[in-house]
Amino acid sequence: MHETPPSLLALTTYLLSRVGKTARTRITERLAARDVRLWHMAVLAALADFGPHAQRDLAARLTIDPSDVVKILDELAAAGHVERARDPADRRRVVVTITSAGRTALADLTTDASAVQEDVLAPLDEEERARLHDLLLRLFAHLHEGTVRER
Amino acid sequence: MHETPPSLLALTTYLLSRVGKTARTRITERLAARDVRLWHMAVLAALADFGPHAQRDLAARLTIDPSDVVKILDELAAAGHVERARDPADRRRVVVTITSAGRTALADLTTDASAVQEDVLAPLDEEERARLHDLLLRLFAHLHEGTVRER
DNA sequence: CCAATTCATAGGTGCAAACCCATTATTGGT
DNA sequence: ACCAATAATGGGTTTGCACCTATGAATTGG
Repeated sequence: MHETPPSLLALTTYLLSRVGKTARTRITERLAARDVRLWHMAVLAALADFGPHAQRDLAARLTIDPSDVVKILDELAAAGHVERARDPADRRRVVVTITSAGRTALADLTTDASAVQEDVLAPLDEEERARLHDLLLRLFAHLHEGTVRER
Repeated sequence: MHETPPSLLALTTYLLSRVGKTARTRITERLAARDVRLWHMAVLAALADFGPHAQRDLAARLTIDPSDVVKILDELAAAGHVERARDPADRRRVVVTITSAGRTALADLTTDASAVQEDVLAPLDEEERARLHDLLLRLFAHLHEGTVRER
């Protein structure tokens, strides 16, 4: 009695946006339980994966406004998850480093994210999940050119 | 120099939310050129697919707040895309019907959406698109139980 | 060595989505 | 005939997100 219109279900982009949105929502909710937003996790991941960054590089990497980076780092620093230090070579810059507490936190967040993922992808078997991941990865690379390392 | 952190790319839900978001953004932009938002299209699609609705049923079908339905219909009616009429059987209800102008508009919107889809899915061939669609449809059905007709 | 540029920071703006509440008209049950 | 529930509507709130501007400190290029 309240099915979604077939005209919409026929659009892959509609499905993408709906499914993507609820995925995002669920992760967000989960992270909120730890007083963390998606950007916090993204920053921690960037620092863990690529090492210390100047704030301006973090902004560039994550395609986020530099002034917003400041706010996120304020919170991460307050939680003891990152450390800020003036770059002695260029004292305008602030080099941000993830702390070991930050790495622990990131691991927890990743665990949470995986749990959510388990829920979201429940109906798919392993092979299908792999296929979906591959397809999405290619779309992501296409849509955000330059933000994915090409092999 | 500004690649996305692999830790994030490894999460299917992350890809889902990012790709979904840009898909949504692009459709939204395209529709905005016609002074239309996604909900307008969804309402038109529901009316075209399932026939006239009482407003309350529209709200239930689209999982949207009834008071927001009012606002959307105000705009659709102003554009001549829908007609409102008191239900003689129950004069509390207002039955909403799509007009022929509305159907034409919906066709245009669908064309727009398909064009966007062509862009977004560009890197995939026909078979891959079909597979992606199928996977997403199953996820959608799982996440929004009761909103998809089971075959 | 001065001027233009860069970086971090603080503060504020605009927008859209999703809710929430109160009011009015109408109905159905008893 | 009355009362509780339901429909549409108008109005407003909140929240998250992206974006923009100004300022001070530091650097670099000509």
